[in-house]
Amino acid sequence: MSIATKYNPQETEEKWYSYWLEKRFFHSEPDEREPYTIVIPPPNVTGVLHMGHMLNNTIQDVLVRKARMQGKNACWVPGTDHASIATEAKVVAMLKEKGINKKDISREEFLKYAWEWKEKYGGIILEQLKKLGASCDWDRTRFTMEEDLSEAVIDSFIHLYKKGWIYRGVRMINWDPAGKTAVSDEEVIRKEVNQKLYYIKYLISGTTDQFLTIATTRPETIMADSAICINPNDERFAHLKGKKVFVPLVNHEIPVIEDEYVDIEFGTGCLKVTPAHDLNDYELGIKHNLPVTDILNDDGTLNELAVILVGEDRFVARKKIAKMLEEAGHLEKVEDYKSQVGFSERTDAAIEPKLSMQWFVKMKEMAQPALDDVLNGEVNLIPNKFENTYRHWMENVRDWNISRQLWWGQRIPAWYDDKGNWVVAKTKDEALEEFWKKKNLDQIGAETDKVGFKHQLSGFVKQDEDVMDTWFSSWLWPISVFDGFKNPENKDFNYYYPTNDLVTAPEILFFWVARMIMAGREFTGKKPFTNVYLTGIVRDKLGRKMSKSLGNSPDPIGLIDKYGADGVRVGMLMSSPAGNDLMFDEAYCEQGRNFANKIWNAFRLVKGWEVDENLENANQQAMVWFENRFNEALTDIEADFKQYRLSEALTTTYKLVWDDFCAWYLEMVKPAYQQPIDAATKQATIQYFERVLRLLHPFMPFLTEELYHDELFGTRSELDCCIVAAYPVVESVDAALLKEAELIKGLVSEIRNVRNTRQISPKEALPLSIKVNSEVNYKNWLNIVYKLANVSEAKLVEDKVTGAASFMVGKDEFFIQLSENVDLAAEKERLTKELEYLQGFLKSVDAKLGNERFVQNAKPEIIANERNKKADAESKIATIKESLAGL
RNA sequence: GGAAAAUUAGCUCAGCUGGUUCAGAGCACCUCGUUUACACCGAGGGGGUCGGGGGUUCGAAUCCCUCAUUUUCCA
Repeated sequence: MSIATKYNPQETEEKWYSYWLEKRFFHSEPDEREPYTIVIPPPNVTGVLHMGHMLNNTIQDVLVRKARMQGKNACWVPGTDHASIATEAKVVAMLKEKGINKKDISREEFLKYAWEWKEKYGGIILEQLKKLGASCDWDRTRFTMEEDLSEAVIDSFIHLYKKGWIYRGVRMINWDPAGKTAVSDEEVIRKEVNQKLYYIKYLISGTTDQFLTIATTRPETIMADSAICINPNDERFAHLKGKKVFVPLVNHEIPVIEDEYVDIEFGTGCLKVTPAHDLNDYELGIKHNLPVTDILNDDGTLNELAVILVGEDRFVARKKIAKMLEEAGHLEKVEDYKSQVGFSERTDAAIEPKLSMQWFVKMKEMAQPALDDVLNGEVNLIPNKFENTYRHWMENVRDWNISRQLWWGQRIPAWYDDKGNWVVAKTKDEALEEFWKKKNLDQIGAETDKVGFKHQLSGFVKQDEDVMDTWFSSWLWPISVFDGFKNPENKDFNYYYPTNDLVTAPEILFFWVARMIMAGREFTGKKPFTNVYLTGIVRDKLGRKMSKSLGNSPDPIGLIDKYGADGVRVGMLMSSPAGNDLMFDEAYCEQGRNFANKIWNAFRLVKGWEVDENLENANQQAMVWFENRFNEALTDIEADFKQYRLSEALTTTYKLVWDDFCAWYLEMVKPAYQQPIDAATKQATIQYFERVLRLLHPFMPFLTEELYHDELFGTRSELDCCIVAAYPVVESVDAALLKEAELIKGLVSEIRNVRNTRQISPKEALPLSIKVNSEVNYKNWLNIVYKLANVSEAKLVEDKVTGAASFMVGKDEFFIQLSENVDLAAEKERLTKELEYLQGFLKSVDAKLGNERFVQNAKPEIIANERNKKADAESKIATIKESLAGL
């Protein structure tokens, strides 16, 4: 045979992907068909493909391909997000290599470099997705920083501002001193850290030898202390009321204040209050009207206000000040202490609470409809266990800080004059107009005055330096990729939006999913999607999260090279039920590859069959059986898909193909070695094979497309491709026939077993006698039994055959006459064992039926079933007793 | 500290409305097999008192309580 015995994915993948692209199968335009839309969770433009993407995008591709084959107008929109912090960091690093410092160049120059970087290195990940077979509509590729999408971001800012849902305020924010930007609460990762608790003595004013002691983890911030706080109910410190104390080393005098906020039990019961560097202290400060001293620079070093250790990094300063305090006699003791510290998701720097003027989005109003959507089932979270977390977050949602102190991103459309007044406007010109309106609230100025005013002000007006959080772009993604912002009546938007399914990781349920629903409701009045499939996290087989630092993540492209894209896709889906983490093991990909090879070889078999037109169809029963079996499996597969149980759907498909089609059906019909086959059987088999290919295509697009085009299936027109072939549709299922087939399979297994336990060669044909006690029509199946179990003859008998190996399948008895004598003792033992088991079984059934309460309470069909069990067991017991007597 | 989820074979997981589709699948393991599509294969097999303990029920892997362990989210 000319075809290789092993499937070689490399040879087909590139070829078919190009062909699909060339014939524009991925491209979608609105038409009269039902749309099926997915927008990709836009990967970070700096990103490279990792295992999480592989899983996520395999799932999306399976859904899209299936929808496409089912006649829907499938549209999968790809793209990337601009990833402010990550990209800016990359660009800064690149500039540094060139010897350029960001500080030394203008915003415009920097952005020019950033775009260059993006064009050159950005979006590698999209190319990698092609290797996986992702059938995205690449013509629709979007990027969150492109003009239209940026405009949507600006417009939505202005919209919300006008509504009063965006405001500017001084807040304690999460400051990332490495990225030199604020980050949102969701971008802070809390970790338990071993720290030290420093006990520091403050001299009480008016004394020379009386001290109070506070406990702090951050001694380097004492210079920013505004007060010491005690609990008014704490009798230990009654004498301190109204006193003042001196901050050690710098000798600032600060008051002792009282507030029940202080936990008497914790530390010493005295709390140092540092409003600029702690959120709770800040609130205390407001309540007690304390001054705010910020002693830290943006990069985490101490500034002049600290007086001492100016210019030192906060962590260096901590060590140094501890020493200084000790030398000065102000350090009472140091204890080990564990506490939670926040770290920046992007830079891993310890987050510094910092007071800052920032822009915020009010969340409460928008959260409500988005919460309702999920609670009343407008939007389904899959699996629905995430509804709880979603609700909890939405009910306790905090305002969203969207300012980022970066250049790469959409600049906040706020404008300031030289006196600190500000307006929100899309362009500078509009800003000047706003300033004019503001100035002339109660008097209508002359047009000439206005021109002069604007001209004069123009030189002073400056736009806000900050850009918006990248998520403030992403939350518009399902709307903006279809230009639903600028042009809400456009054809695409009306057709594709709301989208159908979103596939993403639970980690960004709040970052992104919740906010998309909010944006959908606020800006379009509609939900952005109906189903949210939340994938698990891909872990290594030890259960650890895959990470660069652990080096435990395989290279996805390497995996594809090794196992083929189809193999990897199957491997990824094999054990990843929705929402469950996936313990990844290359063995899964190996299994996927083996599966591809199995199909390949089944194909080789069928392809090699020579037809003899004179032969009669000897396989009618096998054909009928397989058709029913196929439809039965397809019913399950469709049910699994409906519930988004993709791994189950794949498993069912896998078993149908490997077990039922290859191991049973093909074995049933295949002719003896080098013998021809009849035309009807070959024709039917080809047809089944094609149906199997269609069924498999969403999971294994490359292999199925390759085989689909073989001449075995006839000539194909240019556009007759598996990718757009009709997905099989469920036809009728004859349950009785399938049940009979299961008995026949059982029979075959038993015969093989007789052979195996007695070490009889498979080559030796055995004579079979059947004593039928049931309704099964064995005549229909005998040909199959002959073939699969290598039976020389099969006859129906009225009486038990003595001296033969015997067994039961269902109610019927089978005997195999062996050349050697049967081991009577062994046979007796086997039968006795079975008898004991059946008697025990019967006893338990009798116990149930004898229980009045069971008979009263159980459903009638359950009782009927128990009676059947009883009758079956009784007849079997009788048969076995007879056999034993006959030995 | 608060909340949620999980715990079933050596591993990864199914098991829906409590009841013969109830203890199951795939890997792994053991035995046999090179025979003819495939050793990336075929035939057969062993292996679990369903985390522990209580309860509800005629009946519990399944429902409830409790404890233990693990994970995640929130502070």
